[in-house]
Amino acid sequence: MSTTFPLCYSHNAGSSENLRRDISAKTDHNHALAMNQRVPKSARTIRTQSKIAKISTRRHNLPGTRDLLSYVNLGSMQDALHLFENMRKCDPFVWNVVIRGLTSNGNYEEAIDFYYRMQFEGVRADNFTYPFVIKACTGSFCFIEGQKVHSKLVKVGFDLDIYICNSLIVMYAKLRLIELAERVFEEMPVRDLVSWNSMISGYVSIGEGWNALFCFREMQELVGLRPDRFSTISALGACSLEGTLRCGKEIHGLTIRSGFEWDVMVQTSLVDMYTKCGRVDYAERLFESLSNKSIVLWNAMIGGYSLNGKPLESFACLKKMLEDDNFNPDVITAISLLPSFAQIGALLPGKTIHGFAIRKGFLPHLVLETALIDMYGKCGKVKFARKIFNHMSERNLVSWNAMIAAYVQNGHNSEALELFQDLWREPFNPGATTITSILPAYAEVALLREGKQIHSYITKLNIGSSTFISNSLVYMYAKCGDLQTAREIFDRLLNKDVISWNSVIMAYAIHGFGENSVKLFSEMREEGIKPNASTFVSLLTSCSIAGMTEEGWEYFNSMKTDYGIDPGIEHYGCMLDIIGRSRNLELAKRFIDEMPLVPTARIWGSLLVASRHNRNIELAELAAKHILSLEHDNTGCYVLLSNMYAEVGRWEDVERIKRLMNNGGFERNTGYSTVENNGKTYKFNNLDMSHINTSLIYDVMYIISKKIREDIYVHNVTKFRPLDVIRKRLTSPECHSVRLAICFGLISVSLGSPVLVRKNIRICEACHSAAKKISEVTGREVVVGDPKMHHHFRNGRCSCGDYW
DNA sequence: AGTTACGGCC
Repeated sequence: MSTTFPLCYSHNAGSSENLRRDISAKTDHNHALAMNQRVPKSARTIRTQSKIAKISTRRHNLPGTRDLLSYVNLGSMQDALHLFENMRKCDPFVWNVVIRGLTSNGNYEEAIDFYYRMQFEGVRADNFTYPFVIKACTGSFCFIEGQKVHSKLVKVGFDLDIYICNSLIVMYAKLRLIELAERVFEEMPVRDLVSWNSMISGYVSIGEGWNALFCFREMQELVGLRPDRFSTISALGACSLEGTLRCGKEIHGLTIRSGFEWDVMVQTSLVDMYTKCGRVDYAERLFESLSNKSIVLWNAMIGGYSLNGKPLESFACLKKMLEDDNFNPDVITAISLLPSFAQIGALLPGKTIHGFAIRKGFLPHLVLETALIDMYGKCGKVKFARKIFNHMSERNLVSWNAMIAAYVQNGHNSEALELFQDLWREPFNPGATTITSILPAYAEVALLREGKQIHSYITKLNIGSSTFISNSLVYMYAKCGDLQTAREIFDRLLNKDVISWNSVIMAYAIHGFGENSVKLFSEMREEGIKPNASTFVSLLTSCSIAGMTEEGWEYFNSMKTDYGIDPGIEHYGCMLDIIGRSRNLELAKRFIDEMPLVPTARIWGSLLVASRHNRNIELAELAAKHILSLEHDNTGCYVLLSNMYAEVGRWEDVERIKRLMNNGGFERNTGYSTVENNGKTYKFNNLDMSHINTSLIYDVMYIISKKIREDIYVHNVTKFRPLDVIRKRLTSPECHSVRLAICFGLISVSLGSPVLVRKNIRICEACHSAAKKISEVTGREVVVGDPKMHHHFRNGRCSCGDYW
């Protein structure tokens, strides 16, 4: 085998085992090309020379030195410092010993203080002092001090010392100033293995795996250095980062050839690498073959199962760890295990881990708390998640992301947006993960202006070309009422996947433009994209909103026969909406009875809406009973039923429901509508009088109401009216928020542009019919987005075909 | 007397 190895500069790989054979690598020039060339040019020209020893031969005979050393080496810094204060301190050696002690005990600030004190007392820092001080700057993330120390050591001519330069490389890499690390590396006259290793691990620590691997190869091929365990561990970390199994296997081969496949840390890194590259099977085989397992190795394997969506194996691995090796689970075990419980929504085991962590004193712990937030979020316990978030003494971007995702996953969109707003006041900037989590919340509740803002931030982050993000944007623009922009983003998208198509089909669906959805579906098939289950959710939603009953049935039937997709519960839900539209309640009821899946609250919800449209209170009561047995806090259900009772004047039942809601502690969602003008958002409640132009708005509303011939109850409240009339007046639709918002929109939004209103709850029938008339008499397009869809009112008609 | 190090959260 005489191939050149891209990563391992070594020859004969001889081994009989399968795994080892797998590993014997083939050349892959693409990988070399993929790694962009970040490594300093001079690295390729200067060859490492033998290390120039710079060992101080000074003798250290000051009294107490021996004791000082042993105190420091034993870690008793108290004693060391006490002794130090009583010593003569003319020799840098004693200072170095103390600074080293402080640094290795994590007292970085104090170490830096001693460095300054030393200079103040006239003792010159020597070549041994600087690595300790630089390490202290690294540990305390102190860039300013680091720079000062760096310029000082250049002045006194220590910038050629290999130990000092190596420390500087690590410092700059840890401070994420990789360019400075590269410059130190580049300007070194002599580099040793540690210099290279520091550069490699530096690239890994900032997430630049390919640069690390490139560096790893350069070290071997151009300089002829053999990687040691440090280089190997870092290089494996780089493979994990990039998920490159091929490179990982090559390095595995190298470890076997170099003989440090028996190194415990290397073994752990290998297991980790295989799980991160998606090969739990390789990791497992390696893991099983190791006889001396450390807690770190067990944790790596448990975490590997979690990562690869194998929660049960992860849990089994924990049990084996407890039985076989009697290891005590540590904080990392807990952290590795939690994603498993999160995945399967296993609240109880998750809580057990939480309790265990509390008993063990693991908390507070940034990463553990974040993992708990994630677990509680995925188990539907947003309140628990928030409680942990609130109590955290320290938070990073990941914790924020986890909390935001917890809100979004559970439909708490407004809370998610509020938290996202708070995030801007924190010292870290939202990243791609944050955006990915928050975009669905923007789609559900944000205004177009806010959506545009987040879009421009996405452009600034340079993640707009990501198919995943673009798909979310398509849906978000559609949900915010801007179908045109949604379409433009879709059209510009270079790599359209099935989700892109699903999104754009859904975009037209929620605006009631069914023909466009159907057209896109056939275009999609022409492009050779295979529809999936979600495609049919989009399509059937489109058919239901646009009232395309026949097409709906056709698609529903073709799912199984033509595409081999079994209809899921969402598909049955869409069909029920379609049936509901056709006013055939009998069929709707039968459809539920005969469907092969257990009806969910959403299914009964469809029946409830259908009953409401057909004014069938008995069926509505049945649907409501089922909904409330599944979701006792479904306020929408109470309200709908109560409205139905009110419409027929059954006030006792209205009261009964009101009492039920009060007893349950559920509050009716107060309806509001928002409209934008000139970059400002205007929010209206029912009967809103708070707006600066209130009288003008109400004037417009009066005129409009007259024009569309509605009776007016507003502003003439008198004391002695029959009860139901008073009730009716208090809820009179003329001053429903949406009406006020439309009126404000009519006078503020420039002519020619549609009036865009967003509403948090379903638009009521009276307002719907009024909006149609308004569009007719004013000749303007009014678009009202409610949680389900966007009603396009044009020339007296609505895109929903009067069923919503 | 000094420099590099495995497993963790979205």
